[in-house]
Amino acid sequence: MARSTGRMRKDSERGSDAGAAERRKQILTEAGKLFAARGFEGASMREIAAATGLLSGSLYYHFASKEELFVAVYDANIRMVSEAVRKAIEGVEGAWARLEAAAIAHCETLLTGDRTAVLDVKFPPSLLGVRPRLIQSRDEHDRLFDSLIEPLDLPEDVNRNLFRLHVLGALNSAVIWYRPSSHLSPADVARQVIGVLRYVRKGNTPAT
Amino acid sequence: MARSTGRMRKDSERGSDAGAAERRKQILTEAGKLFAARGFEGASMREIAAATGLLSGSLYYHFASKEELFVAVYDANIRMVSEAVRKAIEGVEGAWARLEAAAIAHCETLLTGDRTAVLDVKFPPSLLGVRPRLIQSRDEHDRLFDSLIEPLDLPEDVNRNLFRLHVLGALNSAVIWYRPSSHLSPADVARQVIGVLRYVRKGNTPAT
DNA sequence: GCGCCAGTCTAACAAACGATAGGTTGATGG
DNA sequence: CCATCAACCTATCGTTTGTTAGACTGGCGC
Repeated sequence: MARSTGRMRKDSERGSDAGAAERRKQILTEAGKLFAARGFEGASMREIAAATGLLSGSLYYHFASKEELFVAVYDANIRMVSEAVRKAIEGVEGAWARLEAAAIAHCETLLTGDRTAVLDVKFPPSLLGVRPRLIQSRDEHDRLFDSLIEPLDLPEDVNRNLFRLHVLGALNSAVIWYRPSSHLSPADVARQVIGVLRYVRKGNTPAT
Repeated sequence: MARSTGRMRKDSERGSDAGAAERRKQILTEAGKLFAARGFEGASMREIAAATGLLSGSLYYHFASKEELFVAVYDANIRMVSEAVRKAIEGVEGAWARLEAAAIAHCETLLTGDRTAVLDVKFPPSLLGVRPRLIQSRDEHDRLFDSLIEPLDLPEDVNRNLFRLHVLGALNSAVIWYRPSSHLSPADVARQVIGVLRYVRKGNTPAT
């Protein structure tokens, strides 16, 4: 009744109405926030719709189901982080410098704005049907980090696979405790994590 | 009708019936599994009750609400990990050896059995009322690790607070990807994480 | 053997959930 | 000016949610 209806194309993008793909992005953004804050089961379609300025039923015009919406959110978020990382390492020389640049981009994309990403989700059984697709998305990003870790001059006894999990685990854990109010920037967090790991090289010896 | 009713005290602890505090522990165990697998909102009281061999209403004899049950689970889990860590470092000499022993105990308690703990939870707003109590539980365990990190001979530019978050972040992230089927033991994971960080000492210099 | 009480079940409540079917709107292309 | 169609709303379905009130059961003290 008081809400806006129909659509509006060429001009006047202001206001609560938007184009077709525009709305999709809005929904993805708002759903991303809510999924990150409350988890898959915790966030309701009604909440997501309300956050976008819609009613619950209207979501099903853009996404077939809640599962499908989650997959789209997850995929978009991973793609966003991956792209930021790729851009950040462009032209950077030196294996450690490249890993640090990647970590900074990774952290910044995860922690800035209100688009807190959903990377570290332990997928609930309700998402079992789409689990393979979610894991595939994450895998692509993992392979990107693998390619950055491979050229490091790590000691022989260091398992590079576990090393990647170590790095990403430490970085991703920041989404739990990080508050923008702190005097720390997301880049600071990433720099400390990588800065500490820089000590792990062939020339050095571990403490006993 | 076919179910067991009433109680049973002194003898014959076998079967599905149990004493007062016994039941409480059963509920905590099963609820712990389900909360860990599905999150706070994802696990229903009926599921938890069924897993314990009860009906949903009966849970409210032992716990006042779902929130209260979660607090009890979370608290019990943290206390369990903390106690395991305290026992593991008993009599161990050397700052790094103590931290490694702690990390192993931490990982083993988190990853073994079916009692996957709920440590890295980003608390949903539904738990806002009890959030302070949850954070306090976690803080106690954090202080324990602080006391282990303090005596390390870390370089001056290493922030010990971020270092603790780094260590626990890397260790806790294992609950996401770790599968017991792997040839890796929980202790292996902990050893690799600490083994890598052992390179961070005053004598060494970071890679450029 | 009788009453008590811990512990569990039964049955139901209102609220919220994901999802669907069909109506309504307004810009657009002819 | 009319037909079309994307985009949204309305209303509702059946299910599941957390929670409660009250009935029941069986062992224990007296």
